[in-house]
Amino acid sequence: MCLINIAEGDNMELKKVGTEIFLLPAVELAPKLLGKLLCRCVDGNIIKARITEAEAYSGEEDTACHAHKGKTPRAGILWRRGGTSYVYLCYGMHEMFNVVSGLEDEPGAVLIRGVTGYSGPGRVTKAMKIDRSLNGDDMTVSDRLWVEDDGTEYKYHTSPRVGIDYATEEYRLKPWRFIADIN
DNA sequence: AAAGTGATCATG
DNA sequence: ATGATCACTTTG
Repeated sequence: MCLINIAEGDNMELKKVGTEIFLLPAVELAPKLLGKLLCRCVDGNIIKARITEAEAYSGEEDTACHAHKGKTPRAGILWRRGGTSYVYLCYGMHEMFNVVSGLEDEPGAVLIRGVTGYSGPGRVTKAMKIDRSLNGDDMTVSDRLWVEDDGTEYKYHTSPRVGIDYATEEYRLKPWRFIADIN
């Protein structure tokens, strides 16, 4: 509906994001993703929307991170190289989309919680038609799912992460939710 | 405030 | 095999 569509021939300079920033630790990657364009191609149609909110999940020691339970079948993806997509089903109905962060064997990911027009991780995936069939895609080479940088940078503020009451207090309180200030 | 929905993981 | 839990959303 209100997704951003960049017309062909637009002179805005777009650059597909390669591996460099994805190799950063999750807590550094998450704010850098704010303002970037999340791009999805389905049935020949390209959908682009700007990322406005993201959360970092970082390392086995982070009790909120799926990597905390070790290399389980689902979470094993988190040990892959940054730029891999991690999509899983939550509450039986919501697909959650994350970008794996860091070097191979440094588990972590950034949950995309909002894009322009859509706030909430379940709404983001619904709007962009992202589901588990994209799990494991390398976003630096995929033609189904990738990230572009047009130079936009947002100021942002932080808060604790949402929906992780099960984590220990130390990690429950980490200000690893990054919210763009759009004025 | 509480249901809805099914995969995932730990337990047995 | 069974059961609790869950990076949520919608409805009342």
